[in-house]
Amino acid sequence: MRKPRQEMIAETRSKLIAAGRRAFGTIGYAEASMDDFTGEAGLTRGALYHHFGDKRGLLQAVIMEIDAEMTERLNEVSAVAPTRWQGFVDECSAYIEMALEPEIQRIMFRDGPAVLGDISQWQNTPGCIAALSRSLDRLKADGEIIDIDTETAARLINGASSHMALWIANAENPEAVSKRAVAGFKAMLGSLRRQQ
Amino acid sequence: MRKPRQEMIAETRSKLIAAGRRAFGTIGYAEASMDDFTGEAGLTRGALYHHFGDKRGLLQAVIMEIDAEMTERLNEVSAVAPTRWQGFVDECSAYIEMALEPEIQRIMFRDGPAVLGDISQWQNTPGCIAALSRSLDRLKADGEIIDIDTETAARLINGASSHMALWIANAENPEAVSKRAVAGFKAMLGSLRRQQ
DNA sequence: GATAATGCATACGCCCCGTATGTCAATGAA
DNA sequence: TTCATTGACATACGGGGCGTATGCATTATC
Repeated sequence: MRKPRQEMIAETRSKLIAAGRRAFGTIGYAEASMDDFTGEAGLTRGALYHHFGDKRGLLQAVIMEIDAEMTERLNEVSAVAPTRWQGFVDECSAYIEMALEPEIQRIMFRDGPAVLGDISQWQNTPGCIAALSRSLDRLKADGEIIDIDTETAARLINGASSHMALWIANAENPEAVSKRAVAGFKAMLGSLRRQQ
Repeated sequence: MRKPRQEMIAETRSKLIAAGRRAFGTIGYAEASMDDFTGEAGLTRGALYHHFGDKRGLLQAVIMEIDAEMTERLNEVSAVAPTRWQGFVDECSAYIEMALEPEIQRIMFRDGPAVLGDISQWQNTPGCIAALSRSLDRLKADGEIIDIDTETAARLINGASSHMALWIANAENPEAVSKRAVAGFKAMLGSLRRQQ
């Protein structure tokens, strides 16, 4: 036991985040009992209150973790695209696909905003919106898209994507709806492109 | 006292809906104690459970009431517009403005979806989306907009609008953000119009 | 090595919810 | 009219989750 303490503390924090994330992502924030999921992590509510203040504080930490992962994924997608425009479209598609994942949908698009208010303007705009914004900035500098405020456009796309994802995920036949949704979404994206 | 009973019952129902609506719209669904707001209406939780099954049932009733009001308002807006395109743009603007009202924002865009899941595909799509959809159908028939699935477009606009509203409402300086948001939103709408 | 401080668990009380039960008025049939 | 039944609503009870206060052990500080 050479380097405990700091390490043990970090471990406790990450255990709590992982346990909360699993509970929030499956049964949802409101149904998740702090006693239950801290117990599953081998801890108690005492540790949670100590590290995160309350249940909302833990949700915030969970969201920041997921947001970082989403940002990373978006950056990877745009990095491998042959053109910037293609990279942007790929990014948007990836965003919708992520929004279809139950954990992300539940935490980032349902419970998160409901419990914490508008997540998207915490710090200095979270990563995944900033990523879209940056892509739009580059496209605008290249003269590839119409004249539009890029942060606004990023938020429009963000809002549209998440609603598309909700629509698809809750549809009776998700595949059919997905086709319609993605086609319509790409049509909207295409209309942002400068006709050339 | 000639026609009580049915009338008293309806009155109880509407009292509960009004009380719940006020509580949900101000302090929010999760914070609203059923004992409190039924008490303010001169009733008890017994009446609520009898009429609506549970707290979620009441929320559902509240949402249906608000949705009907929103639909009515959208129809009025588009009815008085000089052209169909203008009517559509006005409808979208009205939609954003409604989404800025605290009660609507809280109940329809925050707590509603979080508690009940995707509201927009309950029955046969609620009124306010159907209203947008109808406007788009007419525009498409007139050849005024690009070829796009109208329900998808309505949902895209719906999602974009509500996120714009959230962005504005939670911004540090709502007026400035509102200008950017509305300008960007109209640019997006304009890009849906067939260039003529 | 004594003391302070930190990480975390335990203990307590409150409030809120769901259900089971009770009550009373209105209705309908004899 | 009377009486039984149903429905509208209140009351009563129990459980569970949350927040806070408190306790305890281990580590940092001197």
